[in-house]
Amino acid sequence: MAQNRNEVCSANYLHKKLDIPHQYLRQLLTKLSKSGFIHSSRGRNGGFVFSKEISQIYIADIIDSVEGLESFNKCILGFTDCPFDVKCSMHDFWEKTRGSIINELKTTSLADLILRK
Amino acid sequence: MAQNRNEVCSANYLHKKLDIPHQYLRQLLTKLSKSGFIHSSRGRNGGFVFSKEISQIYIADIIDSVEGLESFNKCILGFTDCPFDVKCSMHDFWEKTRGSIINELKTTSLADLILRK
DNA sequence: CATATATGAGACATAAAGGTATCATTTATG
DNA sequence: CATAAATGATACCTTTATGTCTCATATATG
Repeated sequence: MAQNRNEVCSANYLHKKLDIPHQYLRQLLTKLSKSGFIHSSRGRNGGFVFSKEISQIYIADIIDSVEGLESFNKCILGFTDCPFDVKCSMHDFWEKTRGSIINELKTTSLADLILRK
Repeated sequence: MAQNRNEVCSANYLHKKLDIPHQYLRQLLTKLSKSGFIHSSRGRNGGFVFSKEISQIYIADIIDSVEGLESFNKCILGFTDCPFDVKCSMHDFWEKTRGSIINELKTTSLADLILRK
């Protein structure tokens, strides 16, 4: 969608193009529409368009609205609370790495994604 | 277990101590036993002990034997193959980050984990 | 040897994630 | 106005991960 930014895309069109199950894709699109990233229009010739500039839509926002970023609040071993008395030797490493990942997600927009390097 | 390295631990003992479901824990222990990280002894007073030095057991090995490290071979957005014509702007970032995570997992042993910083 | 306390093995149950089906409503177009 | 092509909403199905149950076997100890 980002690649031809101004065209209204129907779920059916995207389904054929992306090889993602039709109904499932529709569910996702509806979700994104409710989250406000895209705008939907019903009826014949209807479909979805971005509702704001794609350079203003960051990956982190999308993830956040669809499934939340909470999974990142766990330690690298998957515990919500570190099971050790004092923080384990991977603690600092993970804190730093996780921060840099989140930062990357927060600063990369859809526009950045489709930009050639 | 690593914290009192030489004692035989029964599933029941660990279950009470760790608050992990008894039967589920047993399954996991059996799995680890089959993978060769721990040795099991049956019968009264039986249980599990490490079968080699905990400084020789790396987190990566454990993950690998239990569920595999393959999930890391995906791009950061979850695709097995990058869906863009050319690699996206997060590609390099993720390649690097992922490498450093795997490296951390490969070089951190159980002994390191329980070491106070 | 009987009993209590272990693991081995594998079937079964439950919950969450991923995916499908259906009906209602909307709207462009002939 | 009828029809085709679209989304909205929601219930349902399927698969996978997580967790449970049960029976068999092993072994230390009185």
